[in-house]
Amino acid sequence: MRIGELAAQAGTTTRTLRYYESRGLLPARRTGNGYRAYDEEDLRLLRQIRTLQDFGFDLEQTRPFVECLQAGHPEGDSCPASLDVYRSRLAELDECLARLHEVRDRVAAQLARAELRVGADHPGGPEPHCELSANHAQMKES
Amino acid sequence: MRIGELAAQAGTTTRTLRYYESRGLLPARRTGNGYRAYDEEDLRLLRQIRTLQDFGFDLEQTRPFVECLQAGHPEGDSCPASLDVYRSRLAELDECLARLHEVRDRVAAQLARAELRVGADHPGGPEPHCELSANHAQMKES
DNA sequence: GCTGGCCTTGACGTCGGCGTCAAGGTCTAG
DNA sequence: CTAGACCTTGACGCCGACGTCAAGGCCAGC
Repeated sequence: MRIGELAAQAGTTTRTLRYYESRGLLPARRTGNGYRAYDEEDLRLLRQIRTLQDFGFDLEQTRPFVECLQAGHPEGDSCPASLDVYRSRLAELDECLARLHEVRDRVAAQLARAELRVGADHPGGPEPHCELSANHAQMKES
Repeated sequence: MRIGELAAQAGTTTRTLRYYESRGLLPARRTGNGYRAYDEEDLRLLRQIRTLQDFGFDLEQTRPFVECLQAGHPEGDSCPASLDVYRSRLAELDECLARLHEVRDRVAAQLARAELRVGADHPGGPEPHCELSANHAQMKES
């Protein structure tokens, strides 16, 4: 399997695969003409990386999982180093959730206060103008 | 007040203030020698920006608040454009929280499954090895 | 007058995970 | 033989919010 096919199989790009190789994850064998050659096992490694990336793990955090699979273990998380990364990421997520939740509540409170003030300026009847801009919906974590 | 003092008052840096000015927020008057001159009102604007930044608003999102204050309103969120930004940010936060929460649960589930598998390999008694790496605690949202 | 601390502009560096060219090599179908 | 669909390496671009350095101007105190 060559790089384009592997990328297609995993729903990613050749640039991404070359990047992973440059980072030392997902090394590639070469055919006589210098082309990268991959097999089904590489596809497993790649899918492991992509799954973790989708969960917000950064590349370095995926390394233990990849090495675990390369060492012949049945799953990427069959090794203690991978479990440590799970726990570390879980702690990150909990901390992040707590902070975001607090921020959310404070913003909601500020909004409520401000809406009350505006309502006080127009005691007759505050029209509920609710048009949200609707295209700012990118997450910082994605 | 010169730039260094304003930065100190707001707990930020001169670089940040020059950056804000380059972006068109927080313009500065100049003294005869070309130094930037600020007053207490600029400190208010700056504090408004910093508060919103701490809440994860990006610079562009702070603009309506700053313009609202510059227009003489008592608070940065006394203007409808600011309220729209509040609502937009609130929607972002809710979506982000929902996604992060789902990811958290899935990671926790994966961890639990993996720990069970490891436990099955050592039925005698799994030692609880809980040393977390402890320096990965930066948030993506900060 | 000279040192040291402030200020100025300009420009390049940072971080992650790639996207996007550019210039060229390789192989296959027609 | 040639087009075109793949592949190679290399290198610069991107995003946001600044950090950091360079080279030089301004001003207060000794």
